[in-house]
Amino acid sequence: MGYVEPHLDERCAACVVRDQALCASLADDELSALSAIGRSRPLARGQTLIWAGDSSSVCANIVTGVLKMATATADGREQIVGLLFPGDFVGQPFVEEASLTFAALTDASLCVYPREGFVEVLADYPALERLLLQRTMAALDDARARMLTLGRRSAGEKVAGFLLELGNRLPRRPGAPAAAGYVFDLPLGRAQIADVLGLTIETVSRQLTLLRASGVIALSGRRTVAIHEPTRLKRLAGAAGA
Amino acid sequence: MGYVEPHLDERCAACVVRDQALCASLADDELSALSAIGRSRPLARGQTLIWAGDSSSVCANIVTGVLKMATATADGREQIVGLLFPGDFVGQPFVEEASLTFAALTDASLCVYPREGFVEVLADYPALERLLLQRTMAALDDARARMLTLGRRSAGEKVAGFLLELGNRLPRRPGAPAAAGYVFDLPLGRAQIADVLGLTIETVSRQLTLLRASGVIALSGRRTVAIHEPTRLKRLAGAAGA
DNA sequence: CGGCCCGTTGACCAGGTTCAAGGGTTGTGG
DNA sequence: CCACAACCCTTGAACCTGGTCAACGGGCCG
Repeated sequence: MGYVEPHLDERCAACVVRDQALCASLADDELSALSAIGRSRPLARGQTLIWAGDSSSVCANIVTGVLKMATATADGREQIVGLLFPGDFVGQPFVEEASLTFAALTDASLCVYPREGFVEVLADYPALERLLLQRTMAALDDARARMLTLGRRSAGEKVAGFLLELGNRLPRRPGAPAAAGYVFDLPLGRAQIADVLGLTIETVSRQLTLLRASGVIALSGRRTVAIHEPTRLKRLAGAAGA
Repeated sequence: MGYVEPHLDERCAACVVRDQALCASLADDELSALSAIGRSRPLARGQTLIWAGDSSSVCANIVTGVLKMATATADGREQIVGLLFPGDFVGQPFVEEASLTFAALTDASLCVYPREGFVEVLADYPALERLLLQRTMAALDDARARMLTLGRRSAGEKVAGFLLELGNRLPRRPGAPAAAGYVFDLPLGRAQIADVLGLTIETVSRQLTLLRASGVIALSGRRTVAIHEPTRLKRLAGAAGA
């Protein structure tokens, strides 16, 4: 949108996720096909990239930040069906009308491609398509694991597992003493955690204060979590979350 | 397992799902690469093709019958994460150790490929890989829709939506009067329906008798369902299941 | 025909939701 | 730098959906 790129190869050369994102499947000199149709785009916390129901016109790689994927029932109940981190692929390349809403949970930067152009490039680079297939299958396994959580785990297990999962995928909070265990900042508020786990905001809050009261974790501010007893937390999660 | 094929091309020529399964992406003369490594295999109701935790050594296409995909928690609670119908692809080609159990809900026949061989053929036929990618993405959309159901819908909505979904994918019961509405046989028992929907067997049973009592459906025998008022059923499902 | 399994129904219980009110944090403007 | 307002989170109490435990009945198969 009136955003002018400095120079394409420059952007890729400096890219933080050059070899975590799908781009990792392409040699330096093959990257031009992708970068030719890509534009970098910032996305502020709270902004939506794609609305469910709109024509899904773009795909993207995440460079920095965290996004959510969400659906909702006709009467407005929301379910977050996945979180996306740097290096993850965003969008539904083969779908005309998006079935999911993609929005930023933190300030983020993306590398965005027009959907149709992306599909064409895909056809020209088998390694790219192969990697996307593998990632998609991994995403499917992840979705199915989450179905188990939604359908069969208790509120306590859900929250414990969620904290472990985030702790593994998120960078440690800068400047936290190592002895405090895993310390990180939640990219989601309580309401969004509830939407991930199929609970209400109150239940999430209560489970967190239970965990804090039992000394397994510590909470400071609204968003900072320290996992003091990972072993106990794993037991509470039903040995699921990591 | 000591099972001798009559003649490869013969098998494909007579195949009921020749152009619903992945094979649809291949021309007649390309099929040989797949059929060369494939073996047809019957699977009796209740039999398991792949156990979660075992090395996942095969993939398959379903020719006839219905399979389930399931996971379980460490302490044995089960969640069925998907049903598979004729033409659907079975297995986790890029995974060494299966994370799901695949088992037959009805007598079934499959076309089975060794996992590694299948991956190799995939690399040689771009159209095959492309179609598998599209199917996998569709499966992902399906899984995410089901996450919404598991996380955010009530027992009544779950059961109503489930019946609608089955009604759309299952053949009508042979010899049923058209005036009776959609009539079909459930391929699952109550316990398995409960495992699909994240409920208990008792809740499923109660919801079904509620639907019957209100005249929306009729039940006869243990497995036959007739949908008498599809419109009302859709409203009860939250306009989700079809 | 008889036994077994599966499904149904009932009574009770509990986890989680709902409704409501009361603090803390955060970010903003003076 | 502090004060203030908005928002988010926490906590409490009552309610309700769905789970649990238990007994019964009916269909299906041998």
